[in-house]
Amino acid sequence: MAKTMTDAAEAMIRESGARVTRARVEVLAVLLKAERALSHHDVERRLNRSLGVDRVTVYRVLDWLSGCGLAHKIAGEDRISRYNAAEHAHSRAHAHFQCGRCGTVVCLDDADAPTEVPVPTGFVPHEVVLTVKGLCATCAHTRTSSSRHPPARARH
Amino acid sequence: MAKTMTDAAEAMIRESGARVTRARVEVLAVLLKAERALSHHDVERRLNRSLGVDRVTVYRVLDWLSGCGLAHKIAGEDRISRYNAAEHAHSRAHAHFQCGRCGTVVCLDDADAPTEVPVPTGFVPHEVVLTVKGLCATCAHTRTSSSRHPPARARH
DNA sequence: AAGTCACGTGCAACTATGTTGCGTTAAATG
DNA sequence: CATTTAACGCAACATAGTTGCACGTGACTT
Repeated sequence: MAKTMTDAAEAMIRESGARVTRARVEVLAVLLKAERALSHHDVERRLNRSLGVDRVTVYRVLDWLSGCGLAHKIAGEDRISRYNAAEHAHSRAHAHFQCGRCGTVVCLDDADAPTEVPVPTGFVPHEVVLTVKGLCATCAHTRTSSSRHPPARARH
Repeated sequence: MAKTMTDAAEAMIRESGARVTRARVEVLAVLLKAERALSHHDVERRLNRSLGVDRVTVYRVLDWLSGCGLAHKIAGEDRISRYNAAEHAHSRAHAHFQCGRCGTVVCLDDADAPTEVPVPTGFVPHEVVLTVKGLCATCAHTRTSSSRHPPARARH
């Protein structure tokens, strides 16, 4: 399974025509394995430590992946960017759920956004994203079952 | 005109039941006068300097305004939060345009998001936002008419 | 297989937005 | 006017992300 994802990542990068490096392959593999959007921090934690990939390199790889369309960058309410492997978000008009408490972002595959939206004169639309804000299952549960002062910024 | 907005701001804050302070009135007046969402930086620049309102106070006022519903906070792609006076964004399902180059955010009053979107089990939706990403009129224009290396982070 | 060269990487220092603690000021109330 | 307490100003801090530069390495040529 893990091997497969690494291979898949390598193939995707090779197909893009750019250089195939360990950092790129490993980061993309991490994104492919994830079932939700990952922050830079998440990616770092999930990377095999023995590889010794630098913090900055992870930033640059994530940037490159989103730049060349292999990943999708999502700006969170919490000022943290999260990334999905492009597979999960291929459409030009898709939907996300964002938890307002822990920041978790998941793709909503069943929903889709209107593809045509009227914009002011001169504006050039590229992409339409439908964002549903609220509480994820974990946060909604701990919220109701326990305290009125929730531990903000939990990260599960 | 300016006087009117200040008065309107004062009335809105008074009606909220909280303390009416100069900082709150002035910041809300600035938001009411704006025709697009403003960042903290934008607000500071537009505030009458003679008032001597502190940086941190502006942050706290913006936070308070969005907390009590008098303003609406929008997380930008560029890690900058922008704020609209609530008037402009009253609906629970509304739409924004975000420029991917300069970060400008404007409300799209003509468009609206679907109010009902299917979410995973246990998730609790609060709000739905439709975000159109692309280039604003200014950026789209300078992009086509001039250089291939656009001055990123322009702020107009 | 060795050589070349540009692209990618590691490291350190830096930037910018936003936050916190704490003593002081000033709005609201009587 | 006196009292109370929320809001303010200041300084120091926190954190996500960026930049400059020297060095290493992937891909391509010979």
